[in-house]
Amino acid sequence: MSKTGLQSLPNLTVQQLEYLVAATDHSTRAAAAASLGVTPSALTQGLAELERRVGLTLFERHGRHTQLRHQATEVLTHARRVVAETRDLARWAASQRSGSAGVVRLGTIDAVAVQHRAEAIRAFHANRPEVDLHLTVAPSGSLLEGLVSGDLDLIVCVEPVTTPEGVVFTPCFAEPLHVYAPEGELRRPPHRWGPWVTFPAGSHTRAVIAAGLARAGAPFDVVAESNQPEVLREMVRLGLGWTVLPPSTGTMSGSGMVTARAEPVAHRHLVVGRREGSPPDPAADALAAVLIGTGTDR
Amino acid sequence: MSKTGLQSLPNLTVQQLEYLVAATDHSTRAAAAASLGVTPSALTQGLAELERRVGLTLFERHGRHTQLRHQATEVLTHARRVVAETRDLARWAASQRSGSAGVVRLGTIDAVAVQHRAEAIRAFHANRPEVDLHLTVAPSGSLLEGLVSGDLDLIVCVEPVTTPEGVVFTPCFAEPLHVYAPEGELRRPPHRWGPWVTFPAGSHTRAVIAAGLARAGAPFDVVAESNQPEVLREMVRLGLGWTVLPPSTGTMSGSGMVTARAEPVAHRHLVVGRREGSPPDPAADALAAVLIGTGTDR
DNA sequence: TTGCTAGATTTAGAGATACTGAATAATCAG
DNA sequence: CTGATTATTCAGTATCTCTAAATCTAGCAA
Repeated sequence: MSKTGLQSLPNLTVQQLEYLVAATDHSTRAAAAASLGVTPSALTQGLAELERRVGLTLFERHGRHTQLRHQATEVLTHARRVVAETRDLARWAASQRSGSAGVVRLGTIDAVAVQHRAEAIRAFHANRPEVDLHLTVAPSGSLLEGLVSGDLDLIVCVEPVTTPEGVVFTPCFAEPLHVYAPEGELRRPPHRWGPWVTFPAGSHTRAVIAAGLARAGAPFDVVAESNQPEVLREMVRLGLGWTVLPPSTGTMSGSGMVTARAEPVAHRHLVVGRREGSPPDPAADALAAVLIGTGTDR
Repeated sequence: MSKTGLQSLPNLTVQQLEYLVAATDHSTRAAAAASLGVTPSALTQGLAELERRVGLTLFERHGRHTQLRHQATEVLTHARRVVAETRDLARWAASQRSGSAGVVRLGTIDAVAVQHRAEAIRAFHANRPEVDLHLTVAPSGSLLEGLVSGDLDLIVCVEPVTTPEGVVFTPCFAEPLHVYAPEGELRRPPHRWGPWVTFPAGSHTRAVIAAGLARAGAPFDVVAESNQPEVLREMVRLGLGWTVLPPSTGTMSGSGMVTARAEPVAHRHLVVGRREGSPPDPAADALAAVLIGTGTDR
């Protein structure tokens, strides 16, 4: 709730506190003013304003040189502390601005993190040790949710059929999807393909697959589901059904399944997603460039 | 004129940091603005100015309610710290202003601290535990030096013949000075008094004594000196010579010396001294009032 | 769709604030 | 006493920051 303003705080400025520190660190005010790049007049007026706001007389004039009042030491230590903290903050902000530091929360689907962009991510991590990189691997739908909710700054996912509000996508690359049948199954025309083991309902890749199979004239009856390509592959080997997968996921490494056709039945489009109108974030920008392939980091 | 800000600190104001804290502590900006007693417009503009000065975007607009960016937590903790420290400083300054706290460096001659104003000083110390009272006991000359040099805030000393520059005196009380002779010495007319043991050259009291003896027609040849009345008393008892002392310093307690005459030969005037044009210092003012006798502490 | 409401922002102008440069005052050395 | 150095005051301008009113936006209801 509201804290009843006893009396509002004095509106001290960092500059005034800097004046105080400089005035005590130099023997003359002219020197202090010069060190700050202002005229002695500005220093005098600024210190007078500081005294007015604190409500205490801080200086005592002994002839030509004014000296700190005994009371002022308390104010001085406050000033030194705030000035130092502000300097730290300014440095931190500068590093944030330049992208040499910061936090980037990246989300990708498994294939991107493990296969396609593993090297890019590793290189970014190595080249920018000051950037705190958080990586989340999840299905495209979860990534999108995380992006719009603010839990993620940057995602690489499968392009959905409808672009959700508040998100902008940049194309990254396209990945072919091939039809795989259990070993020993005969070549058949598409209308006799299946049944299928594939990604769960809601999966972006599954939507792409469904569209591709429909285009090819194949039915799409699903008998088993999993988000993990490895699990789907095993199911095919066990003869549970057919599947559609990108060739990258080690599908051809072992035996147990064969491609039903040489040409891919569809392509899934991998995209980099950002929040629309998100303020500039140099670290995230750099990572996005690397992921898209336009940026050579460092 | 370009605000070059080259390496110069961002001129953050306490008010802007307050805005940031209030904006994060309230769900809507309208509420935050109300809690600060300003219009929402002022809050918006102030926060925009803060972002500009820090050089980072701190807020992200999600529809109607803006929320803190992940990066802003660092700035927020800075803001909370500075606001809290400034609040502490303001409280401290208020107590300084009211005189309920502070440091007072008091200097007095021995008789004042031990005799005449011992109770007043003790009561002040007891009634104002928050006031840090430093007491220095020294001869009047040293006290004056300490006052003008700024080492002391307030002194009680013997009024000098010439008031030094930059000091203002307030009469406190007058103390009679009596002539004491070694026991057994016969009553004599003043022109045969002495020889004398008294305060060292430069002592204010000695100047008063010298003037008083001259007025009485007595010679003033000094054979021994000490700043300590007790030492002078002992010297008289040993028969080294005569002395002039206030009766307060226990002169009559033991035997060994007698008053040469009933009437005092002079009076020394005790005064309270302050630096001229010194800024208001409530704690010192209160102590001065107590010492003069016009102020009943509390 | 349309309009309505509440919150947030933008805009315009008044008042406060902070700076520069010139004039003034005060101090110290010779 | 004079001159040099330093600090302050003063006047004028530029900037900043506020209020009030207008505008914009999102959420909501008809």
